[in-house]
Amino acid sequence: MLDIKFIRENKDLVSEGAKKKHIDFDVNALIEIDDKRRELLTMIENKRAEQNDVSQKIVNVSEPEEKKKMIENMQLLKTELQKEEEELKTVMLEWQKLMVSVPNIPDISVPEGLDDKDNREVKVFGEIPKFSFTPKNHIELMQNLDMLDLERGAKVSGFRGYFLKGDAVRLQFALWQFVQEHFFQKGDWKQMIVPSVVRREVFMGTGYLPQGEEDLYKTQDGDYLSGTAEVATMGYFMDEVLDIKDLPMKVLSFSPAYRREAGAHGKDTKGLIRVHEFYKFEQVVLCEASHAESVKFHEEIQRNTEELMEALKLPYHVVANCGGDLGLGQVKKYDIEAWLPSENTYRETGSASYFHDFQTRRLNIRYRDEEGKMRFVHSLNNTALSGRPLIMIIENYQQEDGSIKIPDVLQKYMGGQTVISKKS
RNA sequence: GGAUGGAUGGCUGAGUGGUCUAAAGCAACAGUCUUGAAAACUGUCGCCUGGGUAACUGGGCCGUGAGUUCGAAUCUCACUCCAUCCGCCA
Repeated sequence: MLDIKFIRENKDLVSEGAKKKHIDFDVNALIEIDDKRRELLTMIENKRAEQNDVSQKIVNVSEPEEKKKMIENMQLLKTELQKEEEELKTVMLEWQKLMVSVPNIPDISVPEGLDDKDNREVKVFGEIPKFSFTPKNHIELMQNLDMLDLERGAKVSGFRGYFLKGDAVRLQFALWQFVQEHFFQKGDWKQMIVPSVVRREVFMGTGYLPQGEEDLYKTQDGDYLSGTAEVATMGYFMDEVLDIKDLPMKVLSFSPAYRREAGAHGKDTKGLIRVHEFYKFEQVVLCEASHAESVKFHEEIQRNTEELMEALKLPYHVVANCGGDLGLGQVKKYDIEAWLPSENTYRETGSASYFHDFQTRRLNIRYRDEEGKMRFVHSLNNTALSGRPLIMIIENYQQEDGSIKIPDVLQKYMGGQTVISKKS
């Protein structure tokens, strides 16, 4: 959500921002409604002032006739007041509906464009592997090594269901330990394992609702399953006032992630690229309300993820997402995409974005600045490691005989094992 | 599922229809004292919002929403959340 005062003062900026994101939003309609809201509010406040004033005087009037007359006048005033309040309520409903759909303004450095085809490559790391044989995809590799069971996954869990088995489990846990240790070594990251069942309020606050309802699983109690630990981590700080000494607040959160993939029925139907349920480490940062701080930490959390990929020696590139590929609240976003040999292309493994105070205004997360003024903190998040890098490791590290080398940095978490090969 | 209690500013917490314009304490900020710091003392100090260059000033906010009343933190109703106990499950 943006500040209505800011919207009024910068309506062209807001309008152009929406256009850049290819979101249809009529700023003038909002301002028109806001004019009406202000006009009503002034009328109501004047009547309330009179009511407060007279009510206080009534106490001291001893003359019964005079007192009676004053009360009668106040009854009349009250009727008018109630009528205007009713009117205001109607206006407010429309006002709120528009307010939650105002898109945040994309940064000037965000490329123009409609969808992910227009994203701009900003960094490339590593050599794309050249195989002296035809590389297999992760499904074949994993099934041959008894690391994956999709048939039983479908039997038990349904479409996109899967079981990870054997060395896949060991490799996956090695990855989690590696990530956890990497962030622990930085010293200034707090770690949490956070809930995935989260109340509606928090989804509203983080901007996943009201838009995006069909992408979420819902419980019969009206709660939702979150697709990222970002939601619960932000919710942790909801309605709280942070001490400026605790900023920046850096949190590495782990949780299961659930995604309905409602709009992606035909996409990536095989294997582990697109699944309904996976685990993920997420970085969340809350910082002081300055654009420069947001940019600084955006680069930092992006770099953190790159460090992980580099340590794992996975070829990747980074794209700056274009306007049309940004969410409602995002100011700027980088996607990190790792090389997937079987598709001969880069596939997304993580996404780093910052929001200014778009989320924290809704969630009411504040701090007191140097001057003692209450301000909304800025929020950012980035994937640290999702479920996908496991797939990239398996495909990039495959050898001609179908065995898979284990990345150097993971070997110590697997008892010194260097390769995954067929058990005799 | 049943029973009981609760929700007040950054925090703790008083407040049962009209000086509540929300006590008090803590924290914070400024000052005095001090070589410096602490302590002590003095003063300032809730949040949101309208108007005004400013001094200042209007309105709202005591979990949320309705209601009673000339007037509600306070009375009534509904809801949400939290805590404790019992039951159920593990």
